[in-house]
Amino acid sequence: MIIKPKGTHDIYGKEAKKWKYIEKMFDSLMEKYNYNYIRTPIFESTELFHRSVGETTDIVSKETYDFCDRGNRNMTLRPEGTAGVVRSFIENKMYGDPNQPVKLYYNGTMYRYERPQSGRDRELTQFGVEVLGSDNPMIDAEVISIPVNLFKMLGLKGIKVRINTLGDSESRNNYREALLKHFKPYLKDLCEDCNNRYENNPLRILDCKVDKDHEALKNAPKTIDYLNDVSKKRFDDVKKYLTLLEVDYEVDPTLVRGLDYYNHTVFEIEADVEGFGSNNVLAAGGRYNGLVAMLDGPETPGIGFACGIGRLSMALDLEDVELPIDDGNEIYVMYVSDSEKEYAISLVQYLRMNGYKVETEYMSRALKGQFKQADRLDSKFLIILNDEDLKNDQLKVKNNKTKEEDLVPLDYILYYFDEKLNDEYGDFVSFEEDDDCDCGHDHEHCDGSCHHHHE
RNA sequence: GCGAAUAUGGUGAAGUGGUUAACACACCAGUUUGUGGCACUGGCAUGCGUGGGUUCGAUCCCCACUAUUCGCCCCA
Repeated sequence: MIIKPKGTHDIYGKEAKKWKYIEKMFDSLMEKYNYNYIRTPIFESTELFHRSVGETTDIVSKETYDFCDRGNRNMTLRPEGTAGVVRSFIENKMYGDPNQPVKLYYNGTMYRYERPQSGRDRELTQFGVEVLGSDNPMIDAEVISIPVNLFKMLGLKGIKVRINTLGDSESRNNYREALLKHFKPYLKDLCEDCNNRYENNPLRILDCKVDKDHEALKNAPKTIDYLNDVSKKRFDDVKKYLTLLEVDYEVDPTLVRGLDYYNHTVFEIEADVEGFGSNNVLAAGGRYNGLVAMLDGPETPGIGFACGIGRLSMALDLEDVELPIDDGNEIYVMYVSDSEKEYAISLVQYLRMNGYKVETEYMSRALKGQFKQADRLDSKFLIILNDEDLKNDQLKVKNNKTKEEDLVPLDYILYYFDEKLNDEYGDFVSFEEDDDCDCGHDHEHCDGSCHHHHE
Protein backbone atom coordinates (compact mmCIF):
# COMPACT_ATOMS: atom_id res chain seq x y z
CA MET A 1 0.00 0.00 0.00
CA ILE A 2 1.25 3.44 -0.83
CA ILE A 3 0.95 5.85 2.04
CA LYS A 4 1.09 9.61 2.23
CA PRO A 5 4.43 11.33 2.67
CA LYS A 6 5.52 12.14 6.20
CA GLY A 7 4.06 15.33 7.54
CA THR A 8 1.17 15.53 5.11
CA HIS A 9 -2.52 15.07 5.70
CA ASP A 10 -5.57 14.20 3.68
CA ILE A 11 -8.24 16.69 4.54
CA TYR A 12 -11.65 15.14 3.93
CA GLY A 13 -15.04 14.58 5.50
CA LYS A 14 -15.93 16.75 8.45
CA GLU A 15 -12.52 18.35 8.59
CA ALA A 16 -12.72 19.36 4.95
CA LYS A 17 -16.10 20.97 5.54
CA LYS A 18 -14.57 22.94 8.37
CA TRP A 19 -11.71 24.12 6.23
CA LYS A 20 -14.08 25.15 3.48
CA TYR A 21 -16.10 27.10 5.98
CA ILE A 22 -13.05 28.89 7.37
CA GLU A 23 -11.81 29.71 3.89
CA LYS A 24 -15.20 30.99 2.81
CA MET A 25 -15.36 33.16 5.90
CA PHE A 26 -11.92 34.57 5.16
CA ASP A 27 -12.82 35.19 1.52
CA SER A 28 -15.92 37.12 2.40
CA LEU A 29 -14.08 39.12 5.05
CA MET A 30 -11.41 40.03 2.51
CA GLU A 31 -14.16 41.13 0.19
CA LYS A 32 -15.30 43.60 2.84
CA TYR A 33 -11.78 44.89 3.39
CA ASN A 34 -11.45 45.21 -0.37
CA TYR A 35 -8.37 43.04 -0.73
CA ASN A 36 -7.66 41.28 -4.04
CA TYR A 37 -7.11 37.58 -4.38
CA ILE A 38 -3.75 36.46 -5.72
CA ARG A 39 -2.42 33.02 -6.64
CA THR A 40 1.27 32.60 -7.12
CA PRO A 41 3.18 29.43 -8.03
CA ILE A 42 3.74 26.76 -5.44
CA PHE A 43 7.36 26.56 -6.54
CA GLU A 44 9.71 29.42 -7.27
CA SER A 45 13.37 29.87 -8.05
CA THR A 46 15.40 28.81 -5.06
CA GLU A 47 17.15 32.16 -5.11
CA LEU A 48 13.94 34.00 -4.27
CA PHE A 49 13.74 32.39 -0.85
CA HIS A 50 17.43 32.70 -0.21
CA ARG A 51 17.35 36.41 -0.79
CA SER A 52 14.09 37.14 0.99
CA VAL A 53 13.87 34.84 3.96
CA GLY A 54 17.55 35.07 4.69
CA GLU A 55 20.55 33.00 3.82
CA THR A 56 21.51 32.13 7.36
CA THR A 57 18.15 31.11 8.72
CA ASP A 58 17.52 27.43 9.23
CA ILE A 59 14.51 27.71 7.01
CA VAL A 60 16.60 28.23 3.97
CA SER A 61 19.67 26.31 4.97
CA LYS A 62 17.92 23.04 5.73
CA GLU A 63 14.14 23.25 5.78
CA THR A 64 13.11 23.85 2.21
CA TYR A 65 12.03 21.35 -0.39
CA ASP A 66 14.58 21.96 -3.12
CA PHE A 67 14.75 20.24 -6.45
CA CYS A 68 16.37 20.61 -9.79
CA ASP A 69 13.95 20.56 -12.69
CA ARG A 70 14.61 18.84 -16.01
CA GLY A 71 16.09 22.01 -17.39
CA ASN A 72 18.57 22.09 -14.52
CA ARG A 73 17.00 25.05 -12.77
CA ASN A 74 17.08 25.23 -8.99
CA MET A 75 13.55 25.27 -7.68
CA THR A 76 12.04 25.36 -4.20
CA LEU A 77 8.55 24.61 -2.96
CA ARG A 78 7.45 27.78 -1.25
CA PRO A 79 8.00 27.66 2.52
CA GLU A 80 5.87 30.78 3.08
CA GLY A 81 3.63 33.11 1.15
CA THR A 82 5.24 36.53 1.28
CA ALA A 83 8.22 36.00 -1.01
CA GLY A 84 6.12 34.84 -3.94
CA VAL A 85 3.63 37.65 -3.59
CA VAL A 86 6.37 40.26 -3.39
CA ARG A 87 8.09 38.73 -6.41
CA SER A 88 4.82 38.95 -8.30
CA PHE A 89 4.31 42.54 -7.16
CA ILE A 90 7.66 43.49 -8.64
CA GLU A 91 7.48 41.36 -11.77
CA ASN A 92 4.00 42.61 -12.67
CA LYS A 93 4.92 46.18 -11.81
CA MET A 94 2.03 46.52 -9.43
CA TYR A 95 3.87 49.51 -7.93
CA GLY A 96 2.67 51.32 -11.03
CA ASP A 97 -0.96 50.56 -10.34
CA PRO A 98 -2.78 53.85 -9.70
CA ASN A 99 -4.70 52.10 -6.98
CA GLN A 100 -2.34 52.22 -4.01
CA PRO A 101 -1.65 50.63 -1.64
CA VAL A 102 -1.82 47.22 -3.29
CA LYS A 103 -3.82 44.99 -0.97
CA LEU A 104 -3.59 41.28 -1.67
CA TYR A 105 -4.71 38.07 -0.03
CA TYR A 106 -3.83 34.47 -0.70
CA ASN A 107 -4.58 30.99 0.50
CA GLY A 108 -2.49 27.97 -0.32
CA THR A 109 -0.14 25.21 0.67
CA MET A 110 3.38 25.79 1.95
CA TYR A 111 6.18 23.26 2.35
CA ARG A 112 8.82 22.89 5.00
CA TYR A 113 11.09 19.95 5.49
CA GLU A 114 10.73 19.54 9.22
CA ARG A 115 10.17 16.87 11.79
CA PRO A 116 6.38 16.75 12.21
CA GLN A 117 4.84 17.35 15.61
CA SER A 118 1.67 18.82 17.00
CA GLY A 119 0.74 21.85 14.94
CA ARG A 120 3.59 21.37 12.54
CA ASP A 121 3.56 19.54 9.23
CA ARG A 122 5.62 19.39 6.10
CA GLU A 123 2.72 20.52 4.01
CA LEU A 124 0.59 23.19 5.58
CA THR A 125 -2.12 25.50 4.34
CA GLN A 126 -1.92 29.16 5.11
CA PHE A 127 -3.98 32.12 4.16
CA GLY A 128 -2.74 35.62 4.59
CA VAL A 129 -2.52 39.15 3.28
CA GLU A 130 0.19 41.46 2.03
CA VAL A 131 -0.19 45.22 1.76
CA LEU A 132 2.41 46.95 -0.37
CA GLY A 133 2.96 50.61 -0.88
CA SER A 134 1.91 52.18 2.40
CA ASP A 135 3.98 52.77 5.48
CA ASN A 136 1.05 54.23 7.36
CA PRO A 137 0.79 52.71 10.86
CA MET A 138 -2.93 52.57 10.24
CA ILE A 139 -2.29 49.71 7.86
CA ASP A 140 -0.28 47.87 10.52
CA ALA A 141 -3.24 48.03 12.86
CA GLU A 142 -5.67 47.00 10.15
CA VAL A 143 -3.59 44.00 9.13
CA ILE A 144 -3.41 42.84 12.74
CA SER A 145 -7.13 43.32 13.12
CA ILE A 146 -8.00 41.05 10.20
CA PRO A 147 -7.15 37.70 11.80
CA VAL A 148 -8.46 38.95 15.13
CA ASN A 149 -11.81 39.77 13.56
CA LEU A 150 -11.86 36.52 11.61
CA PHE A 151 -11.29 34.51 14.77
CA LYS A 152 -14.02 36.46 16.48
CA MET A 153 -16.43 35.71 13.62
CA LEU A 154 -15.58 32.02 13.82
CA GLY A 155 -16.35 32.04 17.54
CA LEU A 156 -12.82 31.47 18.79
CA LYS A 157 -12.38 33.04 22.20
CA GLY A 158 -9.00 32.09 23.64
CA ILE A 159 -6.62 34.20 21.65
CA LYS A 160 -3.82 36.47 22.71
CA VAL A 161 -2.36 39.18 20.50
CA ARG A 162 1.26 40.03 21.15
CA ILE A 163 3.02 42.84 19.38
CA ASN A 164 6.46 44.33 19.35
CA THR A 165 8.56 46.55 17.21
CA LEU A 166 12.01 45.92 15.88
CA GLY A 167 12.37 49.50 14.77
CA ASP A 168 14.01 50.54 11.54
CA SER A 169 17.26 48.97 10.43
CA GLU A 170 19.29 51.50 12.42
CA SER A 171 17.38 50.73 15.62
CA ARG A 172 17.53 47.05 14.94
CA ASN A 173 21.28 47.05 14.52
CA ASN A 174 21.84 49.11 17.64
CA TYR A 175 19.72 46.71 19.59
CA ARG A 176 21.52 43.72 18.22
CA GLU A 177 24.85 45.16 19.25
CA ALA A 178 23.52 45.88 22.71
CA LEU A 179 22.33 42.29 23.09
CA LEU A 180 25.67 40.86 22.04
CA LYS A 181 27.42 43.07 24.53
CA HIS A 182 24.95 42.14 27.26
CA PHE A 183 25.10 38.38 26.81
CA LYS A 184 28.81 38.01 26.24
CA PRO A 185 29.76 37.62 29.93
CA TYR A 186 26.96 35.10 30.52
CA LEU A 187 27.69 32.82 27.61
CA LYS A 188 29.17 30.00 29.64
CA ASP A 189 26.08 29.95 31.90
CA LEU A 190 23.68 29.72 29.00
CA CYS A 191 22.60 26.58 27.20
CA GLU A 192 24.26 25.27 24.12
CA ASP A 193 21.42 26.44 21.93
CA CYS A 194 21.74 29.96 23.26
CA ASN A 195 25.41 29.92 22.44
CA ASN A 196 24.49 29.07 18.88
CA ARG A 197 21.87 31.77 18.88
CA TYR A 198 24.48 34.23 20.04
CA GLU A 199 26.29 33.62 16.80
CA ASN A 200 23.34 33.38 14.44
CA ASN A 201 20.34 35.25 15.78
CA PRO A 202 20.93 36.81 19.21
CA LEU A 203 17.38 38.16 19.39
CA ARG A 204 16.22 34.56 19.68
CA ILE A 205 18.00 34.08 23.00
CA LEU A 206 15.22 36.16 24.53
CA ASP A 207 12.61 33.47 24.07
CA CYS A 208 14.75 30.49 24.99
CA LYS A 209 12.77 27.85 26.85
CA VAL A 210 15.73 26.51 28.82
CA ASP A 211 17.20 29.76 30.04
CA LYS A 212 13.99 31.70 30.36
CA ASP A 213 14.45 32.23 34.10
CA HIS A 214 18.10 33.23 33.85
CA GLU A 215 18.82 36.71 35.15
CA ALA A 216 20.67 37.55 31.97
CA LEU A 217 17.42 37.16 30.06
CA LYS A 218 15.35 38.98 32.60
CA ASN A 219 17.45 42.12 32.61
CA ALA A 220 18.41 42.01 28.98
CA PRO A 221 18.10 45.25 27.06
CA LYS A 222 14.64 45.94 25.64
CA THR A 223 13.99 46.77 22.03
CA ILE A 224 11.99 49.75 23.13
CA ASP A 225 15.07 51.45 24.61
CA TYR A 226 16.93 51.29 21.34
CA LEU A 227 14.28 52.77 19.12
CA ASN A 228 15.02 56.08 17.54
CA ASP A 229 12.34 58.75 17.81
CA VAL A 230 10.74 58.01 14.48
CA SER A 231 10.40 54.31 15.23
CA LYS A 232 9.05 55.03 18.68
CA LYS A 233 6.41 57.40 17.35
CA ARG A 234 5.45 54.85 14.74
CA PHE A 235 4.93 52.12 17.31
CA ASP A 236 2.86 54.46 19.48
CA ASP A 237 0.63 55.14 16.50
CA VAL A 238 0.16 51.45 15.79
CA LYS A 239 -0.90 50.88 19.40
CA LYS A 240 -3.27 53.84 19.30
CA TYR A 241 -4.96 52.57 16.15
CA LEU A 242 -5.24 49.06 17.54
CA THR A 243 -7.11 50.49 20.48
CA LEU A 244 -9.43 52.33 18.11
CA LEU A 245 -10.04 49.02 16.36
CA GLU A 246 -10.81 47.46 19.74
CA VAL A 247 -8.05 44.90 19.43
CA ASP A 248 -6.78 43.71 22.79
CA TYR A 249 -3.04 43.28 22.68
CA GLU A 250 -0.02 43.11 24.86
CA VAL A 251 3.41 44.40 24.08
CA ASP A 252 5.97 41.65 24.32
CA PRO A 253 9.52 42.96 24.11
CA THR A 254 10.86 39.45 23.66
CA LEU A 255 8.84 38.88 20.53
CA VAL A 256 11.16 38.63 17.58
CA ARG A 257 10.30 36.96 14.36
CA GLY A 258 12.78 34.66 12.77
CA LEU A 259 13.00 36.03 9.30
CA ASP A 260 15.58 38.54 8.21
CA TYR A 261 13.16 40.73 6.35
CA TYR A 262 11.11 42.00 9.26
CA ASN A 263 11.38 45.47 10.73
CA HIS A 264 9.13 47.76 12.73
CA THR A 265 5.88 46.07 13.70
CA VAL A 266 5.89 42.34 14.39
CA PHE A 267 3.02 40.39 15.90
CA GLU A 268 1.78 36.95 16.80
CA ILE A 269 -1.67 35.74 17.67
CA GLU A 270 -1.52 32.67 19.79
CA ALA A 271 -4.13 30.20 20.88
CA ASP A 272 -4.70 30.54 24.59
CA VAL A 273 -6.48 27.23 24.94
CA GLU A 274 -6.01 24.35 27.34
CA GLY A 275 -4.44 21.37 25.62
CA PHE A 276 -2.74 23.12 22.74
CA GLY A 277 0.74 21.87 21.96
CA SER A 278 3.86 23.97 22.03
CA ASN A 279 3.25 25.36 18.56
CA ASN A 280 0.41 27.61 19.51
CA VAL A 281 0.88 30.54 17.18
CA LEU A 282 -2.17 30.69 14.93
CA ALA A 283 -1.26 33.73 12.92
CA ALA A 284 1.79 35.90 12.70
CA GLY A 285 3.31 38.60 10.59
CA GLY A 286 5.03 41.89 10.48
CA ARG A 287 6.33 44.76 8.46
CA TYR A 288 9.02 44.29 5.83
CA ASN A 289 9.86 47.67 4.45
CA GLY A 290 13.13 46.58 2.91
CA LEU A 291 12.02 43.43 1.17
CA VAL A 292 10.78 44.81 -2.14
CA ALA A 293 14.02 46.67 -2.68
CA MET A 294 16.01 43.63 -1.60
CA LEU A 295 14.34 41.73 -4.42
CA ASP A 296 15.25 44.39 -7.00
CA GLY A 297 11.98 46.30 -6.88
CA PRO A 298 11.58 49.97 -6.08
CA GLU A 299 11.83 50.99 -2.45
CA THR A 300 8.36 49.99 -1.22
CA PRO A 301 7.01 49.43 2.28
CA GLY A 302 5.05 46.28 2.99
CA ILE A 303 3.31 44.38 5.75
CA GLY A 304 1.45 41.11 5.99
CA PHE A 305 0.29 38.24 8.07
CA ALA A 306 -0.21 34.52 7.54
CA CYS A 307 -2.46 32.10 9.37
CA GLY A 308 -2.25 28.31 9.37
CA ILE A 309 -5.61 26.67 8.81
CA GLY A 310 -4.55 23.43 10.46
CA ARG A 311 -3.73 25.12 13.74
CA LEU A 312 -6.81 27.29 13.56
CA SER A 313 -8.95 24.23 13.10
CA MET A 314 -7.22 22.60 16.06
CA ALA A 315 -7.95 25.63 18.23
CA LEU A 316 -11.61 25.55 17.24
CA ASP A 317 -11.76 21.87 18.15
CA LEU A 318 -10.18 22.39 21.53
CA GLU A 319 -12.68 25.11 22.33
CA ASP A 320 -15.51 22.89 21.09
CA VAL A 321 -16.62 25.60 18.71
CA GLU A 322 -19.39 24.26 16.49
CA LEU A 323 -19.25 25.95 13.13
CA PRO A 324 -22.70 26.44 11.59
CA ILE A 325 -22.15 23.95 8.82
CA ASP A 326 -25.40 22.68 7.38
CA ASP A 327 -24.56 19.69 5.30
CA GLY A 328 -27.94 18.03 5.53
CA ASN A 329 -29.48 16.68 2.36
CA GLU A 330 -32.76 18.16 1.19
CA ILE A 331 -34.38 15.45 -0.89
CA TYR A 332 -33.64 11.75 -1.14
CA VAL A 333 -35.16 9.92 -4.09
CA MET A 334 -35.95 6.22 -3.45
CA TYR A 335 -36.82 3.56 -5.96
CA VAL A 336 -36.90 -0.20 -6.33
CA SER A 337 -37.94 -1.34 -9.81
CA ASP A 338 -35.94 -0.67 -12.95
CA SER A 339 -38.58 1.64 -14.38
CA GLU A 340 -38.64 3.59 -11.14
CA LYS A 341 -34.87 3.80 -11.28
CA GLU A 342 -34.96 5.31 -14.74
CA TYR A 343 -37.53 7.77 -13.55
CA ALA A 344 -35.35 8.58 -10.55
CA ILE A 345 -32.38 9.41 -12.73
CA SER A 346 -34.15 12.16 -14.61
CA LEU A 347 -36.12 13.38 -11.61
CA VAL A 348 -32.94 13.82 -9.59
CA GLN A 349 -31.37 15.89 -12.33
CA TYR A 350 -34.53 17.97 -12.70
CA LEU A 351 -34.61 18.80 -9.02
CA ARG A 352 -30.90 19.55 -8.86
CA MET A 353 -31.07 21.87 -11.82
CA ASN A 354 -33.82 23.71 -10.01
CA GLY A 355 -31.60 24.40 -7.06
CA TYR A 356 -32.23 21.56 -4.65
CA LYS A 357 -29.72 19.36 -2.90
CA VAL A 358 -30.74 15.89 -3.96
CA GLU A 359 -29.44 12.41 -3.33
CA THR A 360 -30.57 9.05 -4.57
CA GLU A 361 -29.70 5.40 -4.25
CA TYR A 362 -26.49 4.13 -5.85
CA MET A 363 -25.86 0.95 -3.88
CA SER A 364 -28.87 -1.14 -4.94
CA ARG A 365 -30.00 -1.29 -1.36
CA ALA A 366 -33.36 -2.66 -0.37
CA LEU A 367 -35.95 -0.04 0.50
CA LYS A 368 -35.13 -0.46 4.17
CA GLY A 369 -31.50 0.32 3.52
CA GLN A 370 -32.49 3.35 1.48
CA PHE A 371 -34.38 4.75 4.43
CA LYS A 372 -31.33 4.30 6.57
CA GLN A 373 -29.13 5.96 4.02
CA ALA A 374 -31.54 8.88 3.72
CA ASP A 375 -31.33 9.32 7.49
CA ARG A 376 -27.58 9.15 7.48
CA LEU A 377 -27.58 12.01 5.01
CA ASP A 378 -29.97 13.89 7.24
CA SER A 379 -32.49 14.21 4.41
CA LYS A 380 -35.40 16.54 4.98
CA PHE A 381 -37.72 14.99 2.38
CA LEU A 382 -38.00 11.59 0.80
CA ILE A 383 -39.51 10.90 -2.58
CA ILE A 384 -40.61 7.29 -2.69
CA LEU A 385 -41.11 6.37 -6.32
CA ASN A 386 -43.82 3.90 -7.07
CA ASP A 387 -44.85 2.65 -10.51
CA GLU A 388 -48.50 2.96 -9.60
CA ASP A 389 -48.15 6.63 -8.64
CA LEU A 390 -46.06 7.37 -11.68
CA LYS A 391 -48.84 6.13 -13.94
CA ASN A 392 -50.96 8.92 -12.48
CA ASP A 393 -48.15 11.48 -12.73
CA GLN A 394 -47.85 11.68 -8.99
CA LEU A 395 -44.95 11.55 -6.59
CA LYS A 396 -45.13 10.31 -3.05
CA VAL A 397 -43.26 12.75 -0.85
CA LYS A 398 -42.56 12.08 2.79
CA ASN A 399 -41.47 14.70 5.27
CA ASN A 400 -38.70 12.91 7.12
CA LYS A 401 -39.26 14.85 10.32
CA THR A 402 -43.03 14.85 10.68
CA LYS A 403 -43.43 11.56 8.77
CA GLU A 404 -46.36 13.08 6.90
CA GLU A 405 -46.83 11.87 3.37
CA ASP A 406 -48.23 13.81 0.45
CA LEU A 407 -49.16 12.64 -2.99
CA VAL A 408 -47.92 15.51 -5.14
CA PRO A 409 -48.87 16.00 -8.78
CA LEU A 410 -45.73 16.00 -10.88
CA ASP A 411 -46.44 19.47 -12.29
CA TYR A 412 -46.60 20.85 -8.81
CA ILE A 413 -43.46 19.34 -7.37
CA LEU A 414 -41.26 22.45 -7.64
CA TYR A 415 -43.90 24.63 -6.03
CA TYR A 416 -44.27 22.03 -3.33
CA PHE A 417 -40.60 22.03 -2.38
CA ASP A 418 -40.30 25.75 -2.87
CA GLU A 419 -42.92 26.22 -0.22
CA LYS A 420 -41.77 23.48 2.14
CA LEU A 421 -38.03 23.98 2.02
CA ASN A 422 -37.80 27.71 1.47
CA ASP A 423 -40.27 28.56 4.17
CA GLU A 424 -38.15 26.67 6.58
CA TYR A 425 -35.32 29.09 5.90
CA GLY A 426 -37.64 32.03 6.31
CA ASP A 427 -36.89 33.69 3.03
CA PHE A 428 -39.50 32.43 0.67
CA VAL A 429 -39.21 33.79 -2.83
CA SER A 430 -41.70 32.66 -5.39
CA PHE A 431 -40.50 31.68 -8.82
CA GLU A 432 -42.88 34.18 -10.40
CA GLU A 433 -41.40 37.12 -8.59
CA ASP A 434 -38.93 38.85 -10.79
CA ASP A 435 -37.92 41.68 -8.53
CA ASP A 436 -35.39 41.90 -5.79
CA CYS A 437 -34.79 38.87 -3.71
CA ASP A 438 -33.86 38.84 -0.07
CA CYS A 439 -30.22 38.14 -0.48
CA GLY A 440 -29.31 41.78 -0.27
CA HIS A 441 -28.02 42.14 -3.79
CA ASP A 442 -30.22 43.45 -6.49
CA HIS A 443 -31.59 40.81 -8.71
CA GLU A 444 -29.14 40.65 -11.56
CA HIS A 445 -26.25 40.33 -9.10
CA CYS A 446 -27.82 37.52 -7.22
CA ASP A 447 -26.21 34.23 -8.08
CA GLY A 448 -29.45 32.36 -7.56
CA SER A 449 -28.19 30.36 -4.65
CA CYS A 450 -30.03 32.60 -2.28
CA HIS A 451 -33.48 31.54 -3.38
CA HIS A 452 -33.62 28.98 -0.69
CA HIS A 453 -30.21 28.93 0.92
CA HIS A 454 -29.56 31.84 3.10
CA GLU A 455 -26.61 32.34 5.39
C1' G B 1 19.53 16.92 13.04
C1' C B 2 18.40 15.03 18.50
C1' G B 3 15.08 12.51 22.17
C1' A B 4 10.70 9.64 24.02
C1' A B 5 6.27 6.74 23.41
C1' U B 6 3.20 3.78 20.34
C1' A B 7 1.89 0.17 16.10
C1' U B 8 -4.25 -5.63 16.80
C1' G B 9 -10.66 -5.30 11.77
C1' G B 10 -14.12 0.18 8.69
C1' U B 11 -13.74 2.59 14.01
C1' G B 12 -12.70 2.39 19.49
C1' A B 13 -10.20 -1.13 21.79
C1' A B 14 -9.18 -6.22 25.18
C1' G B 15 -5.82 -10.11 25.18
C1' U B 16 -2.37 -14.64 25.56
C1' G B 17 4.58 -18.28 24.51
C1' G B 18 0.37 -23.26 22.33
C1' U B 19 -6.48 -25.78 19.53
C1' U B 20 -11.82 -21.18 16.56
C1' A B 21 -7.86 -13.27 18.52
C1' A B 22 -12.70 -10.80 23.52
C1' C B 23 -16.15 -6.80 23.70
C1' A B 24 -18.46 -2.39 21.69
C1' C B 25 -19.71 0.82 17.61
C1' A B 26 -20.38 0.90 12.41
C1' C B 27 -21.83 -1.91 8.26
C1' C B 28 -24.62 -6.04 5.59
C1' A B 29 -28.59 -9.79 5.57
C1' G B 30 -33.01 -11.95 7.67
C1' U B 31 -37.54 -11.85 10.92
C1' U B 32 -40.92 -7.80 7.72
C1' U B 33 -42.09 -11.04 -0.68
C1' G B 34 -42.15 -2.01 -1.55
C1' U B 35 -42.33 2.51 4.22
C1' G B 36 -37.06 2.44 7.70
C1' G B 37 -34.97 4.37 12.21
C1' C B 38 -36.75 -0.16 17.99
C1' A B 39 -36.08 -5.38 19.02
C1' C B 40 -34.22 -10.19 17.98
C1' U B 41 -31.10 -13.62 14.89
C1' G B 42 -27.01 -14.24 11.80
C1' G B 43 -22.59 -12.31 8.96
C1' C B 44 -18.13 -9.33 9.32
C1' A B 45 -9.43 -9.70 11.29
C1' U B 46 -6.71 -17.12 7.41
C1' G B 47 -4.95 -11.98 10.92
C1' C B 48 -2.28 -8.76 15.46
C1' G B 49 3.00 -2.49 10.98
C1' U B 50 7.37 -4.92 7.70
C1' G B 51 11.71 -8.09 7.75
C1' G B 52 14.78 -11.18 10.50
C1' G B 53 16.03 -13.98 15.11
C1' U B 54 15.06 -17.04 19.78
C1' U B 55 11.68 -21.36 20.43
C1' C B 56 8.90 -27.76 19.29
C1' G B 57 5.61 -23.41 18.70
C1' A B 58 5.21 -16.04 18.62
C1' U B 59 0.38 -11.39 17.73
C1' C B 60 2.85 -11.91 22.58
C1' C B 61 10.31 -12.36 23.83
C1' C B 62 14.86 -10.05 21.08
C1' C B 63 16.97 -7.04 16.89
C1' A B 64 16.45 -3.96 12.67
C1' C B 65 13.40 -1.15 9.57
C1' U B 66 9.06 1.71 8.55
C1' A B 67 5.07 4.61 10.10
C1' U B 68 2.38 7.48 13.68
C1' U B 69 2.32 10.65 17.97
C1' C B 70 4.65 14.04 21.35
C1' G B 71 8.89 17.08 22.72
C1' C B 72 13.89 19.67 21.49
C1' C B 73 16.32 22.57 17.60
C1' C B 74 14.17 25.98 14.27
C1' C B 75 9.87 28.60 13.19
C1' A B 76 7.15 31.29 7.82
